[in-house]
Amino acid sequence: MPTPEIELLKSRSLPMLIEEEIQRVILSGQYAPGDRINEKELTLRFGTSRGPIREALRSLESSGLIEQIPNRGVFVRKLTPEQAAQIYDVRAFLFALAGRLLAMRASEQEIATLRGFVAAMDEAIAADDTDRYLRENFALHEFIVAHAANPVLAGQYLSLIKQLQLYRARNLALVDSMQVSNREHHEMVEAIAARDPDRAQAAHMAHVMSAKRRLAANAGLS
Amino acid sequence: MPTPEIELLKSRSLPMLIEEEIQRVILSGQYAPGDRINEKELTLRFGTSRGPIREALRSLESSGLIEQIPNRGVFVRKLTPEQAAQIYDVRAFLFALAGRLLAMRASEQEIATLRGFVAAMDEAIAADDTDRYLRENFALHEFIVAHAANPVLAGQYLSLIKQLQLYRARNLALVDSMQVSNREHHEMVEAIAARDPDRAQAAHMAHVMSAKRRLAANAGLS
DNA sequence: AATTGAAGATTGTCCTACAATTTTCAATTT
DNA sequence: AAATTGAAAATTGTAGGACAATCTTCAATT
Repeated sequence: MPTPEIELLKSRSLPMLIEEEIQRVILSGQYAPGDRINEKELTLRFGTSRGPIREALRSLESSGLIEQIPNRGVFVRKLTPEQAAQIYDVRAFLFALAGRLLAMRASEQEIATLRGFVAAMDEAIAADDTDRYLRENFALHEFIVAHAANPVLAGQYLSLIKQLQLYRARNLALVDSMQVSNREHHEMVEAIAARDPDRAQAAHMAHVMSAKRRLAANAGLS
Repeated sequence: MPTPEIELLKSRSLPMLIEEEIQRVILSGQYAPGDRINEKELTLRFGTSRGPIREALRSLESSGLIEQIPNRGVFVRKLTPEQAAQIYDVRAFLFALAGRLLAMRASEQEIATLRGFVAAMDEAIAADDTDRYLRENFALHEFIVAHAANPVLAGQYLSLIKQLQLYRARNLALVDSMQVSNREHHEMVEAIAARDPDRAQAAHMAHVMSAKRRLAANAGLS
């Protein structure tokens, strides 16, 4: 049976909607890394023909969430710890650029918002509310990248984040020490508030590299 | 008897081949930025049906070379000077990471190759051979990124380079002062040879930012 | 238990078809 | 002449059937 939602939202093209939905399913963990994705199953799920499905899969392949093997089909991409580490390195540099750019152009309003995120995370830590912490944490990072005013940067950063979710979804949640992490956030935000691009760049890079180390340590233990 | 063509089709699907060919045509300037790409024309050119063509176009869209507008078709992407500048910023940071990584792991062999490129460019400058300079210049950059041992980085960097070609193809070739540029190359390579990651990182970033300034200056004059 | 081989499933591609939308271009009006 | 309109033509977006090539499955055989 065709999903009614698909019918309603005609503003975006069908392959785009399908792409988003498949992506959502993958990132939510319903399809696990290594799983094969069956075209016919998708046609049944979405009530479309194979054309739009295949187009959506092509697009997802470029975004690094799936892998296509000729004559065998597409599979949810599987990341090795090494690949995850490589992504972290790139992410660190992109995030550093975001911090630098934002430090050069942040408005008072934006700085206030940034401080709000950090304060919210402090509250979450006090309340031992991990869920809230993760939400605010994500929002802060998102905000920084989005307000750096460089869509190319934002696009590449987002792509890395999605790929990392592929890794983290399975390898257990980061018991990413919230205190340490938010101390780093504090430094990032204050560097931006001080309009100090070099300091902001360094703080943002250090934050991601620190997260990388924590993840590597976790992976080592498991 | 497995002919080479058969082997080729085994590893690369038809949409992939079509994608590469369309990309080649775009980057060569046969399709200019803003041009509409007609599906039927492509089916005639490649002798295939619309399916593989559409898949290839989807993939090219993710790589940023074309733009899809619902019900209107795909167009070769057009970059504004601002977008080009944004790409340069991201590229600078990615290239800086490449320089850092290579400084940490370059073999004697690799260092010798790097020095070879720089020497070749010095020769090209002496002979006023711009074509050769550009070839060697491209090869040096390619080599550095490829040998940084981070495929994620290489992929994103390559994607940016392609997008920049979109811009430069029209906005005339960089009369990128070869002397200045190669002096920077020299510093990059010697920083790598000295196994000094910080120095290499800085040199690589400075080189791209310097190229960005030269391009902006050119754009301002035209 | 390992191997083999036939049946079934899946991918990759082509083809035709058609509704929706956009583009073209000539006729008409201002 | 310039702008507007509107019908014809072209193009996109999608469906669905078809079929060869290839892969997967699984039961029969060694």
